[in-house]
Amino acid sequence: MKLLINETFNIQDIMECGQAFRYVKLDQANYEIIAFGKRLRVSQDGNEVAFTCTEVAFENLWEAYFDLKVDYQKLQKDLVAMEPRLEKYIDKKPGIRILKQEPFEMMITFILSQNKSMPQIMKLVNRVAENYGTKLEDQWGTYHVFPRPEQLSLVSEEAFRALKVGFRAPYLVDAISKVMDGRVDLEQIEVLPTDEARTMLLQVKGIGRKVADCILLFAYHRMDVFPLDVWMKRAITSLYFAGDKVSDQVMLKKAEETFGQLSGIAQQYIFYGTVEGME
DNA sequence: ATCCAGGTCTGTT
DNA sequence: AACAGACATGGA
Repeated sequence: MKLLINETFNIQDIMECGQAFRYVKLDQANYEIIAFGKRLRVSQDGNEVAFTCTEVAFENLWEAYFDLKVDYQKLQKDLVAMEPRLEKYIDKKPGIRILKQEPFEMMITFILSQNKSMPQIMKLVNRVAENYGTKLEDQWGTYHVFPRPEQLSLVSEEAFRALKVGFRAPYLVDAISKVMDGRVDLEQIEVLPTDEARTMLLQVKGIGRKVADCILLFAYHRMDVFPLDVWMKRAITSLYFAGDKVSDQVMLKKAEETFGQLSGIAQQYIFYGTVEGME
């Protein structure tokens, strides 16, 4: 199906701004995405975006996945009012949207992300999916969906190490076990206040504040979180503390004061506009 | 070869 | 509460 949309949708920027890991770039305006057990192709020609799915599937799934109910023009305007210096980042990449991705996949993905570069994260995530995810077939051939918790619960720490996840192997095992027995309830997190949801995620060995906030932002669409990675630390200290070193707590407080309920998307505009090699 | 990567854990001060 | 190393692996 096709859709007409404004400049707040750019498929290249949406996919490549650092939130998605299971996609294939076919060309600059044509992406293949695996999510929610399906494979979708999206091609964009200016304001016209074509999705290889039915209207029903679009309304049931992809509309929410691409966050199309949210008015990003208003959101951008509100952000600039909060912090005028954000305008240059927004103008650079106005087509970013925060995807609503699967919680379990985001949890595993961001555990794997620590101390890895973007291309390496993608390799690890795809390796996990190709080894343990259900194999399906569609018009373009076979593909692997991201494995469910039950599927990964059968994987040993040694088997994860064989996939070259390194020291993250025991972290994965701990996370999967806690999801399986409900100590981390991914459905309940959906309805918990952000701080309680974060506390639940932090029970997992290998999930710290930054990874927890990435899960909350990219799976649960919690716009009030601000994943504080090395890039954000540089940006915040530069913008607000004249480059001086301050504690994480102080940086997070400043981000919260400045961006409030729009912290998550603010973070993403800054991230994509700041990270080297992400043009 | 050495350093670093969308961090976190485990000690020490 | 703040700081240092360790941690696996691969790419520059």
